[in-house]
Amino acid sequence: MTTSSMKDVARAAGVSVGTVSNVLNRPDAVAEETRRRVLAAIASLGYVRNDSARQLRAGRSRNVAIVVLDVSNPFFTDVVRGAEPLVDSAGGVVTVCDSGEDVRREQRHLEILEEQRVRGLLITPVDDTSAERLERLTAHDIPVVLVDRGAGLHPHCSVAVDDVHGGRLAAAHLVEQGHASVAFIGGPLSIPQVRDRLAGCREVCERSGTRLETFTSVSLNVGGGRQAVEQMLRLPDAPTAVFCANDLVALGALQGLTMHGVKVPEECAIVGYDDIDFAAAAAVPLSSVRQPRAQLGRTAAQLLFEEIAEGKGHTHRNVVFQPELVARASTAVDL
Amino acid sequence: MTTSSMKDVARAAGVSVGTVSNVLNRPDAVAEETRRRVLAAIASLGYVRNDSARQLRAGRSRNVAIVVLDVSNPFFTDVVRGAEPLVDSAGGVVTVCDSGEDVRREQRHLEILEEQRVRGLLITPVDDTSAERLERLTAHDIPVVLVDRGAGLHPHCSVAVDDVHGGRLAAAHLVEQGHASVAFIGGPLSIPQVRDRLAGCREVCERSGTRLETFTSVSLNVGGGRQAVEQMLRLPDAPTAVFCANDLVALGALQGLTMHGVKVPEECAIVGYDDIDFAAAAAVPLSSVRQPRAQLGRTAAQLLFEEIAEGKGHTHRNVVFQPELVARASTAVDL
DNA sequence: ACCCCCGCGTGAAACGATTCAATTATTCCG
DNA sequence: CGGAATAATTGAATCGTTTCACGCGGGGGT
Repeated sequence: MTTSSMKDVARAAGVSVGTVSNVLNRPDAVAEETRRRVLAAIASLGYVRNDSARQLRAGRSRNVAIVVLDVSNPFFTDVVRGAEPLVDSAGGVVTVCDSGEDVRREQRHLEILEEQRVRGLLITPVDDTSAERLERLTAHDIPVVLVDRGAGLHPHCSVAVDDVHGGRLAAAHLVEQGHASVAFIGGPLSIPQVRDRLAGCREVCERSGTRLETFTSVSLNVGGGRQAVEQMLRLPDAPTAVFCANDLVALGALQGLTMHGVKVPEECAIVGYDDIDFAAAAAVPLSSVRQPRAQLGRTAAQLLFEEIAEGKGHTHRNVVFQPELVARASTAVDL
Repeated sequence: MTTSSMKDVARAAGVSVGTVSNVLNRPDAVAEETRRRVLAAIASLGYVRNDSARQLRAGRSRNVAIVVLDVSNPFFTDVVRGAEPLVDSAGGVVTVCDSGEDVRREQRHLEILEEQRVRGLLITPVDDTSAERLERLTAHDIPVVLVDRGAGLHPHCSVAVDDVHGGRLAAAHLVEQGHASVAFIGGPLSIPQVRDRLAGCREVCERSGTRLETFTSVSLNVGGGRQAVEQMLRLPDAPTAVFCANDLVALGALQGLTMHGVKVPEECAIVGYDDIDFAAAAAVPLSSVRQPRAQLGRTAAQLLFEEIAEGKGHTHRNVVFQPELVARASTAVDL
């Protein structure tokens, strides 16, 4: 009634458990007639394999986890969707974990995932402090691939987009349109991506003698953007252009500006980052720095499986993609 | 080096495995000094509990799964975020699965989840045919709570929003604004929510003598909406208002109309469904039927834990929320 | 006739934690 | 000071698989 085990199946089919296991795992090692009987027993008992027992024996699970900064950010769901098919066809299952940009939550997830002996881990770390926690996994033979973050000195494969360059693209675009002062909105600065995008932006601003103000948002989402822009508007001479660390923040900034009657792009231009699908559909279609989202996920999964396959003799690879500026109405100087 | 087990810890600390287990699970049953020694051994060996073994013994895992139709739809991520804190504080972990509106993928997930002996399941079923597959889980003592779907005759708790009424609200709003013909865009019709929203819409249209055309989209996303609207525009006298089965479709419809130079709302009004955050931020802010997304998730998790706690003597509850129309520019007749 | 191999099956030993009855050491009380 | 209650620890059984060395009977080759 409740749950039946292999033993029950074996009894019902009049064979040993070893044979039942064989029916499930190497069907051709067992005679036609026997197999039939066993399968019938399985069906009639409603037997379902117990994965815990399997995993215990195997020493590891078939799950691959992906830890993202924010599941409700379409950027990350696109990355996940990029990775899924690969994991899937490798017979794995994807577990999505949301760290919510919070180191403690990230840490908790890592602990649980390690207890679960996941087969591998794709992660966008919250922080630079995540590194040592990740090495612990690596030391325990759980391959880790960094997503949207270069590996630097750390012993992992990684898939990243050149964020410094992305920052440059955004800033250059704004400077080119004649803006004499630019605001950067994003935060917290502990997030590496934010720092890099800012760095690229700063580089261009300094070189071109453009004033740069930075406004730190609490979080990389719509609320954060709205709030930071409020702060900006309190300034006597607010910048005429903002570069936001991601599209959610940009959308929030757009809302904030509109609420205060500031016209976009006429009185204030906006560039976002990620080019999520919603960016193009926004009230004022957003210019944005595009990242190959799905490909990021796909490649990450690929690197993970390579590492799994190659085992000990594996050398880490760090793949870097180049971002691309997509100009839309939110920075259109004419029309 | 690789992975150490309780036995290793026990040896290192000079105690039995039973004691190590006690240190982990009922610390006060073990003497101060011993505990210290064991903890030291754990730390120095880098010991990590093996969850498979735990689960095997316990007979079930501590994971709660949630199966959604589309992870990249913010509606669902909001539902997930609503459920997460509760599961979390109950010591569980959430596994998010994406069925992609596909029965076979859903089925695959269910099989895997059952093998994993998840503690419980929140699911938005793809289809009416999902029902019997779900009863299998219930029969195996895995509580199931239906999300965004009434339970009807099925032996589950459920959390739903009155979709028929939502359909009525949308249609009534459009009719009230004087539209003489309305298009419904959504699909596939095998998805119950789509059918219900259409039913409510149809009811109001018939009562008010409004012409109703329905356009079936392949999928409930932006692409589906864009495509369906193309089809609509080929009609000699296309409707002057569309009601979309969700906001993604509505956003797609908006894009499609704009691309064909149809002005929204002047030449064609749009009402969406879900009121995701992006709806308000769209090129033309979308009128939409709001659902209490986070609360849906929260309540679902609550029901699940009630069922787990009450065990055999549990009676199923079916909670229904009422949707609410949010009118924005996409249906604004004046201004 | 002998041996070996092959195809099918068997049974028991892992895997790593939890649990509980049994054991030993300690303290308390009359 | 004996005996009982209390505290701390042990060891073995158990969960459900997978795996592997081994048995057994029947051909085929020489």
